[in-house]
Amino acid sequence: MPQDTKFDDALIDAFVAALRQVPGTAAHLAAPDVMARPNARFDFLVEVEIADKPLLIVVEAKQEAFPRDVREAVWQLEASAKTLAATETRHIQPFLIAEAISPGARVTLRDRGVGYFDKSGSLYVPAPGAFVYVDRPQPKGKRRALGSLFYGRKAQVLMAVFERRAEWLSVKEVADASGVSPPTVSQTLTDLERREWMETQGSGPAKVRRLSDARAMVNAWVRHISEQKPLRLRRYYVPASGKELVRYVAEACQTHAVEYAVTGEAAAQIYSPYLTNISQIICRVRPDADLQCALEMMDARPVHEGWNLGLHEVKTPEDFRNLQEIDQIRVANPLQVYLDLLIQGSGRSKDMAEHFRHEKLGV
DNA sequence: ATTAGAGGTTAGTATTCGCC
DNA sequence: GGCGAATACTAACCTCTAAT
Repeated sequence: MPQDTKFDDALIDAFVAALRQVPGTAAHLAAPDVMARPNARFDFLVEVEIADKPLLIVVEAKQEAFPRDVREAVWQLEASAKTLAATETRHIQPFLIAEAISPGARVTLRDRGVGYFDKSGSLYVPAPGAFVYVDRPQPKGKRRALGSLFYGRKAQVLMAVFERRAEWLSVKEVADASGVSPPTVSQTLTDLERREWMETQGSGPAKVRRLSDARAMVNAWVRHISEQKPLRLRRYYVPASGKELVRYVAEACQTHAVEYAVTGEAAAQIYSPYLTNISQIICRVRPDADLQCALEMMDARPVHEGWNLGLHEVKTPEDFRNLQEIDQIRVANPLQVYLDLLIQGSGRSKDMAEHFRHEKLGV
């Protein structure tokens, strides 16, 4: 049954307009009496003529479409198409339209021969004799929505889940481990499920989940990182080098109770020796008054060129929650280190990142 | 079979953040 | 500095398990 919500109206209008843009095509939303089909559950019917061939498009509308949503929709659509076919002579083409369709969902739809359209203007029409394929990146607003998993609290949840990826975890456990409230954890994990990176067992209070596709999650994170601007670093020169420099920084921070975590190349080096010599170290730090004292203690001078200490300021204390202390040096967790290596973006860091991923993350 | 309690999810709200 | 949007929390609600 068609739902006359404002949201659906705007979306379906945009869809019909997009079809009309295709050369040699006429399209209009079917009249209410045409759409009134008992026993068929769909959102809209669109009557189309492409290259003089009549076509009936059966549409399922969604807000967001991830692979899991798509599979349900495809099942629904195929059932509807079958019902319609009993009384139709025209070719029936199932279609999914949404505000945003994730890349994985698009692949599934193409595989199943289901057409799709989203607000970015992506359009895929697999009808016989009239193949249309326009692929556009996700719309700006929604890209944030889809990518927002990798910001703030949710990112912390992902870190925690990744850290314990072999285990079956409850919401409560993840909340405790990450310092994020149970509702936010719940929402984040549900999101991971929709993307099929997590699997679920049980229900209610007995519900547990496990990261089933860590590789896909990390890949998506990397893709997200590549769209981000490189880290803004405060650069300093400290009169020391190599291991001595790392120790120097660690001591100064420890003395003045500055929260810090070594990341990037120096951290990768600590976890998994790769390069013989690290000339620059990067730390995540909490910017507070004591930081200045710590910098003075290690004789750090702000510089533009020739820096050997880069500071990345992090506001939230929870960011320092799951770091590891190795040899009295606080090191960011491995996933964070990997991501920081990538965001630095230099050729050497990238090589190191791949080595590190293989050796230490194992995904 | 009933109920208490623990945990998960949803809805609404306050705060923060970015942009103009 | 003001506005709007995004974000994460509190509170309320729902679901399931297990104990009596």
